[in-house]
Amino acid sequence: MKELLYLKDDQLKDLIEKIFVGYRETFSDSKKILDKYSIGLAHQKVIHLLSMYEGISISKLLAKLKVTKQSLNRVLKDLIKLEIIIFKKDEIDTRIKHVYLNEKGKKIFEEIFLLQKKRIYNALLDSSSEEVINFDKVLKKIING
Amino acid sequence: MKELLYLKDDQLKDLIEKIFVGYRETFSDSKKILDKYSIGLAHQKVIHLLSMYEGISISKLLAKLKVTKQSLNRVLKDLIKLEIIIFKKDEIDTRIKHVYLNEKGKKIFEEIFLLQKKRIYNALLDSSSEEVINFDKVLKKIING
DNA sequence: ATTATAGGTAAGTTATATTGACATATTATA
DNA sequence: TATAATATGTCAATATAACTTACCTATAAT
Repeated sequence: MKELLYLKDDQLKDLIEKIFVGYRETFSDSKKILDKYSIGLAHQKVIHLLSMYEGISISKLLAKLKVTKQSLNRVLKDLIKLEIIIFKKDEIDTRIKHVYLNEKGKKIFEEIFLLQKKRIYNALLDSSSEEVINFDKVLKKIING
Repeated sequence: MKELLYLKDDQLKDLIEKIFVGYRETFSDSKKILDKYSIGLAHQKVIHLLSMYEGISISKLLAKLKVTKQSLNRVLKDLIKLEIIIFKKDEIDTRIKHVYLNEKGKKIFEEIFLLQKKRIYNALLDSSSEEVINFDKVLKKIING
């Protein structure tokens, strides 16, 4: 049987450290823009998801973020104050609230994303198609644990 | 010129979400053990680094964690109370303090790591050598910005 | 002698999240 | 129709991890 070096504890530890650093750096590049609007990491994540999933419901947002209602509501209230999100009731099931970024919200997202994506963009640009595809594949497997 | 689909904004957004989820899941599997010892994520990170870099100095720990001295000191004090770390002065430059996990500390790390590594281990086991190597390569590029 | 480095500490504050309890409106189901 | 389940909101208290500002000692380097 083949020795799989990357399954050894030292390599796993190394990978775990890299996952931590990769996350931290990916979410810190845009800090200046967040400061400009007096928001933080939690707001950035919500804005990011709203940009990806337009009209997402509260409960789906909660499931993606894995935080409590109370936590999410604090953030949403800040975004309402900033006047960058709007709500629309579901036409069939009026209990459901759909959340959207408005025009101002989309602009602020673009400001944040412009800084944030650079790191990822450059890393992918510097990689082959296969490397990128495999990165995505393994990351998916880690997530789906 | 080739169309690089994965350099488009939608794909970059998707990858950023995955980086976030991958990090969160990787650092949440071991929560039960952390609770058992009444410590948190910040402690887990320090213990992880101490396990990787035996005898690391305070300033190098700070550089790796990118937190303030005050933040790190709170965590180290907890680890001292738990009786799982020891310090040794550098023999040449006595200003420098080297930090080590003691035997109890190493055991607690192994408890944490046993749960934490499963997710990564299984993902890598389910991947080809090339996929794993490419995952690591791209992650490195993301980190080195 | 002066400056730089390594580390520590105190007080106050902020960001993000939690638990637990309770409330309302709406929809689904027995 | 009565009851249960779902989607959402809110209050109060607490926890965790971080921050800023400021100041301190000890040691090493210039």
